[in-house]
Amino acid sequence: MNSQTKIPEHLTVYSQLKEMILLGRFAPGQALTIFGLAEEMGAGTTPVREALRRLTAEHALTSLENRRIIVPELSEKDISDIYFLRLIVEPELTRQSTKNMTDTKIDQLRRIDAQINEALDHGDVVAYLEGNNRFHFAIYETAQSQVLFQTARSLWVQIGPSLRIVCGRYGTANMPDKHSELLDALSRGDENAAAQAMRDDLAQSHLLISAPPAHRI
Amino acid sequence: MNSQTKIPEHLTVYSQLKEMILLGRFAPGQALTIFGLAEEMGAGTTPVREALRRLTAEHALTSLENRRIIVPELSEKDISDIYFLRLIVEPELTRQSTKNMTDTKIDQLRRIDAQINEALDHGDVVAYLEGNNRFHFAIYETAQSQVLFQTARSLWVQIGPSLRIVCGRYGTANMPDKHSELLDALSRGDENAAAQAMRDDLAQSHLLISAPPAHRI
DNA sequence: TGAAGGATAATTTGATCAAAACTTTGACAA
DNA sequence: TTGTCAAAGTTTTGATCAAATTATCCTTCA
Repeated sequence: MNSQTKIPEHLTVYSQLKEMILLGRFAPGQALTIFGLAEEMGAGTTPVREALRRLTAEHALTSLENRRIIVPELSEKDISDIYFLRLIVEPELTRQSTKNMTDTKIDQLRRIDAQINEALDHGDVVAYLEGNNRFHFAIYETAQSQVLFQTARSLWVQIGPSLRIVCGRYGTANMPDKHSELLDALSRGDENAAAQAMRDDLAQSHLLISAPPAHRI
Repeated sequence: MNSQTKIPEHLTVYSQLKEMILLGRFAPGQALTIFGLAEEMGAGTTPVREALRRLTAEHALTSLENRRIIVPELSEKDISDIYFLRLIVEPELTRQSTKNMTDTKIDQLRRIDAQINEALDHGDVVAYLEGNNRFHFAIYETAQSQVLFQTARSLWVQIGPSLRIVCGRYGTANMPDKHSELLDALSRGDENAAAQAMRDDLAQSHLLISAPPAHRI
């Protein structure tokens, strides 16, 4: 009788926290306490503790020597290294996904893309970030590559808080969108064009996040 | 009064387990229980539990749906993806390390290399693995790149158990060793040659690990 | 005013325990 | 022999608590 009857609470807490980090609900540098989160989320301290430990291991959070856990503040070097990797990993995932692409999947992607455009029109930052995340990982999961998928996930959680800041700063006007080119290439089954479109999308995102802050006093 | 007076136990347990996994003390597929490890290591169950959770997050261990934790068995696809990444990340770390290379560091690397050669002569698999690990990461830490360093660490822990199997199968005769070329390039400050030597080293390792098992019944 | 020192509060850490969930074992029937 | 079911034995999970550690605040003194 082996079935998954119940999902352990530390997993649900983990998922919730990860989602919040990914969508930038926490500011970079903000400190998180076990007790505070447990109260806020209506969970026990033990599951929260384990979830924090896991997120720290994934570099979604940083554990200071003071035993204090904070949302990491990325340096310029960190960001350039993250994009160095993203520009390798995510186009490759896109390339591999092309082989497994189905009409059903393409339709699903088009629907998500429509939602993204709607969010952009309304200037809804959170909806944009959420849609963009779903769009990319709907492609990546199709590649069926454990290792690359996990790496991409890790990079996204690390960049999440900073990306949120950028969006808040510039609004949704200049958001990268090579999604139409990407969808065309995917539906044609052209893996090189798909990978290139992904590279373009990432390059735009990199420019945005590396741009100097608008008005730093 | 902020100083690091005492190291938490879950960290030491984590380090010990990671070391054991890296050197292949556990076979791929082997199950690990919290209680068993706690007894074996003379630690409490709480620190062991947290260490396992962290190692699982780093993909050094795999958490089955049964809640059972095992040492992962890598598929061919996993291995090729890991080497795809290694061939990007580790040469780049080597390249970046060239800028920060000092004579002291070079000497240290030469000493480690001598120990590796001694281990190879004696057919000492564990000493070889340990030396090789120290050699590579002594280079990588010099690069001062958080993100790439962490990625390399993660990839090594994942490949560890499989590498151990390969070494046990073929002995230490055919182990990759482009270390002299690497050391020469590093001491000349030739970053391209250094990165290339690292690529060659990894390519050899990849060949070895992808080779068909000798006599599978 | 401002720095040093210490008391107090908040937080993390690790142990322990009960409950839940899973695996295994063995009995019994087809 | 094969398959099913239930009971027993492990193992994980989450709550709780005491001890250790760190942060914060308040007083005192120059």
